[in-house]
Amino acid sequence: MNGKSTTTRTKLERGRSALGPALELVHTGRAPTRAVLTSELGVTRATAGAVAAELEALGLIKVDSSPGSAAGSQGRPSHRLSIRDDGPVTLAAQVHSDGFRAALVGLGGRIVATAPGCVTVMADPAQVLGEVVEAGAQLLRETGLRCVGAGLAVPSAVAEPEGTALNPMHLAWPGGAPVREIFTSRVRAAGITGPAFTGNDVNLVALAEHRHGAGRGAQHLLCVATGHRGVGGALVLDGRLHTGSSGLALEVGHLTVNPEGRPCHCGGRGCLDVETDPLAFLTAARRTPGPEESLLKQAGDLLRTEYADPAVRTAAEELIDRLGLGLAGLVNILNPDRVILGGLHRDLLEADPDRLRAVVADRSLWGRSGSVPILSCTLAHSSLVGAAELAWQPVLDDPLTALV
Amino acid sequence: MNGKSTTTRTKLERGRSALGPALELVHTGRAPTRAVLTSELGVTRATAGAVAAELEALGLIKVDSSPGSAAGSQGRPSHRLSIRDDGPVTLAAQVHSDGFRAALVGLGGRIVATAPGCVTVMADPAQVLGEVVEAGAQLLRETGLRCVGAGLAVPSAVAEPEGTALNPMHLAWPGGAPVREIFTSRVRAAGITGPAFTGNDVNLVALAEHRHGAGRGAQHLLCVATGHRGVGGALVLDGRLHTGSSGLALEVGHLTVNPEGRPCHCGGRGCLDVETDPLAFLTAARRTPGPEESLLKQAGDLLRTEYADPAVRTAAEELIDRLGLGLAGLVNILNPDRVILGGLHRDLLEADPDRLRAVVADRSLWGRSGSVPILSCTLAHSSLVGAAELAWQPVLDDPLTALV
DNA sequence: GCAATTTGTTTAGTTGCGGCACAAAGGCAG
DNA sequence: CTGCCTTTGTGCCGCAACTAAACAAATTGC
Repeated sequence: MNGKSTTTRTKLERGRSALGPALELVHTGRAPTRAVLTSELGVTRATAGAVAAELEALGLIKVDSSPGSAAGSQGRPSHRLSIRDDGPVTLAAQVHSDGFRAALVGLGGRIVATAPGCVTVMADPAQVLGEVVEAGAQLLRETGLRCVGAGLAVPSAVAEPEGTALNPMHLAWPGGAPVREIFTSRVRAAGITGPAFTGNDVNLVALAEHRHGAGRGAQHLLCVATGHRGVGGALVLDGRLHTGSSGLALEVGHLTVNPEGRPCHCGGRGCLDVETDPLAFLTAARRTPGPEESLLKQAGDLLRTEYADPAVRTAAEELIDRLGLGLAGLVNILNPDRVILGGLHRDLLEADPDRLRAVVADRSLWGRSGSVPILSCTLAHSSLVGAAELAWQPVLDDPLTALV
Repeated sequence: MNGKSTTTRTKLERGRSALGPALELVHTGRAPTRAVLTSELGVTRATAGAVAAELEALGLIKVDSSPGSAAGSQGRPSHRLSIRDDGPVTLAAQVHSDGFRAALVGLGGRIVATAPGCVTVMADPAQVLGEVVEAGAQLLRETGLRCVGAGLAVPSAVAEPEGTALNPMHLAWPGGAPVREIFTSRVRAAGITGPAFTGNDVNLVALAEHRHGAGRGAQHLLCVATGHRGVGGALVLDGRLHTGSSGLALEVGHLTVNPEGRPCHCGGRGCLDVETDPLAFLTAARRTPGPEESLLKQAGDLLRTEYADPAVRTAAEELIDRLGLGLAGLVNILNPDRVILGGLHRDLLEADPDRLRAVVADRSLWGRSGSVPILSCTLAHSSLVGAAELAWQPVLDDPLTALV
């Protein structure tokens, strides 16, 4: 401690306090014009103008005066706000059992560039993460864009604050692997600037859908999704991921949804995990499951193309009923104002939306909470976009500090 | 709209922005001195001094300079901060199946005066609330204290934003009774100033315990408690009650904890509600249940005095195992950093804490979340204190506005 | 009694933002 | 085309809440 510059600058570093909220409004598409920004922020036009000018000076947004055709209202047309195409990006990475992938993602959730990635995942997390980061670094070199951070989505619960992957069983990775530490060191080694983050994939899907997809505007968003095996959940509260006190919240796979069901490795019977995932569906429909990394596709294709087959239909209805029971339990506990489904659960919803909604309404305690909207996830690469959101968060919280 | 005074005063009305946080720190006992207040608020000594002086000028706190014996540290002793004994109070009211009660509660959760209340609850909510408010108004007349608001705890889920009691079945009240509206109008009719609030009793227990009891300092506090019948839950996140999007969160009574258990009115079997409440305990211990309004006391007494009886012990262990299963499910979903138990669950915890903790650790997914501390509720009249917290909240958020 | 330490107080300066007045840019009616 | 109305953007003033820095006060330890 030199005793001089430690306590100084607290206010200077904070910068204009409305800057972060303003950027978030543009980022999520809720502030198309400066006039809307003014009312959404609850500040005067003068302040909103200054904030927009500052975000423009930072190279994050564009302020287009007189874009020609405005809305039909009278009065002076408002300046339009939009994310700059050539602004900074974040590096987003994703690891699943069917491969890994890297992309550059700009503000607004726009995927600027994607690397082809790999379809096999090695057993050594350091090697996998090294390759995926290198793919992202290559994209950065090709595009010459500025990178302000990196985010990684993994199909495992991530314990906080350590950043270890607790159950990456579908990756053949060792349990408890320090994925955040590995990812961070690989990002540093690749010469990429900015902080690095790691999160559970379903959490990041929920975050992405909340900001840019089917979850926009929800205050209490519950997301439930399958991968190839197992079920994950996530909750976004007031725009922030709720990960619990140690990152393990919304581990919903072991809710009991079938008292007479098959045993689960958790010690119980009939858990959501083993009753509503793609393997459960294929088994119930009496099909031969293919390799693990294609279970989701196999189950989804079966559901979409052979729903007329009685065995398929019966299996689907069975899973829908079980899923509905699980969702009803979660609705009773969390009381969300919107539920979105991904993976096979999304396909089940679309196969028979009325049945699923009826089960949830019937088994959640009161009609009011039973009438919670249940929707499909809509984004194409939501876990990549969600990983990018992690990296964008410091910028959204305080653009001045995050961008130096 | 007169077009003149609508948008003005937004900043003036806000007042000194650190005032609310400072009062909350004193209120919850986390700022015993001005020096601590300075560091907790993260402001300069000058600001903390001004804030403390302003709270003193508002008549809320005392600033005692030189209280004689300070702590052993060297340097100039810091001024002590404390809640004023003769400061304003809130009116707290509570309705349970075994009676209702009114009290005056000061800052810091101190119960200033209590009205004896009544042990029978009539079927007409308007009449009950009228009587309990009148009892509180009488206390106010006797003490001459200033009242800044009123809060009511009811043993029912309270739907938001309507403020209706959805399932006050143990009160013989009609479902959907507009309790907030009735309570507010009775408070107004009694000439009591300030806003009126209504909440679920377990929620308010959790809030009170978080601020003044066993939940202090927890960031993610889960509270589970029984009354005479049924089980309720509550979650306090970052100091605020999580009531979900429509007030119905943490309706935990219908988690499945015994697949072969008795049928529940919800349509399932073996729900937490019917497997771990006082009636379930008395039945399992082969005792004759007394009248509904004494079930909790009967079960608690039995558990504490006759634990040596094999039937009692077996019943207790059965309930502990079921409760542990339910808690494990909640821990998996919510990942709290502390769990507190009330009602019979508290007694069960104290009868065999190791057994309960072992079940939760065993059935929650990872050791880390399994090691969540499970504690007993400690406050004497926590639902009254919690109801008072509701009424204090506007003052804690912005003392200047709330106190005019 | 004197230094060291910690806390309280005063003063000056910075700053984010509201309030206000005015300018700008469109629609609408004649 | 020309006013008039409506809505939005901008410059200027001032306030209020804070920080920073210097000084004063109260205690411990030597």
